[in-house]
Amino acid sequence: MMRISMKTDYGLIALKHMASQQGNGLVNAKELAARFNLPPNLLAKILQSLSQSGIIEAQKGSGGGYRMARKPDEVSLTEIFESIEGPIHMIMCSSEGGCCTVEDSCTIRNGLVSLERRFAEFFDAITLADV
Amino acid sequence: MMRISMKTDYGLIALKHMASQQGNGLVNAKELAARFNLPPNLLAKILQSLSQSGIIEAQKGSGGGYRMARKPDEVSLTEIFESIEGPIHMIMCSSEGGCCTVEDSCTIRNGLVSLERRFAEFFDAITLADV
DNA sequence: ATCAAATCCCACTATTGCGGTCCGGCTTTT
DNA sequence: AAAAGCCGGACCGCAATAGTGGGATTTGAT
Repeated sequence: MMRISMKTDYGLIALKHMASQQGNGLVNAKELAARFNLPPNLLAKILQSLSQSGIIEAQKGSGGGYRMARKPDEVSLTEIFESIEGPIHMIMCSSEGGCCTVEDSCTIRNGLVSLERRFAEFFDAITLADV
Repeated sequence: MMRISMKTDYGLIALKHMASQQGNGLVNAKELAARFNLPPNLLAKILQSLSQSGIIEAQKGSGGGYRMARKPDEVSLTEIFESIEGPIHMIMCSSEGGCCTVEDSCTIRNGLVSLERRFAEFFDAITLADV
């Protein structure tokens, strides 16, 4: 169905909130989950992913939390998606190896690969600030 | 992961083949499946979907098969996707009713709805002939 | 008229991915 | 030392997807 996953949805909500109180405010996961009524454990994992990607940064220990690592207009949707959902691939064939059963008789690969490129450019051009 | 499903993949392969021998050639499902090494029953179902949407037309009975109902440059990717995978919705909230648990506190809906519109325009602009 | 070929339609199974939870370990602050 | 928070993996249930099967119906050919 080609839709954004709920995890990404939650991630965007959290990111928007952090971006709004930009500057210095640390926000911890539990607080964030309570504020928007999101499943706490799940949100925690999402924030960890975003932290690993360098989109947000974590302050460990008591009194810690998360804050934006970059400005909202410096974070593309592609980065957010790939951070939470893994690499974006419209087609399974794009990664070599297994591919599909069609293999060499697959007549549409070339077309899809170029489509995927245009698709990636589409999301690269959109930043968090646009949402 | 935001990927095209295998069914859509198979559908595109079949469509491309039909478009290539455009004009009159009827192609039946079994033959097509054998040629590209696809699961026959599944491909049959996909072709049925495409037929119902008016993208291809079916000739029933002995010696029957499928052929393009329109020219390749008159079929958008959106049509093909929605025919095979159902309505495209990047976000679950877009359809009223259930929505998410966040509901009124959902701060990103507006941004996502407009994103979805741009997304739809992206696929509307691409036709089968482009692939 | 009858038979065979082929589409069509509905129901069924199985596997994968996703939403969500839980727990133990590590780090920092108080 | 203890509490608060992040980190990381293991785990489960449900829903969607991939794929199968059989029967009904339509059509063309003999």
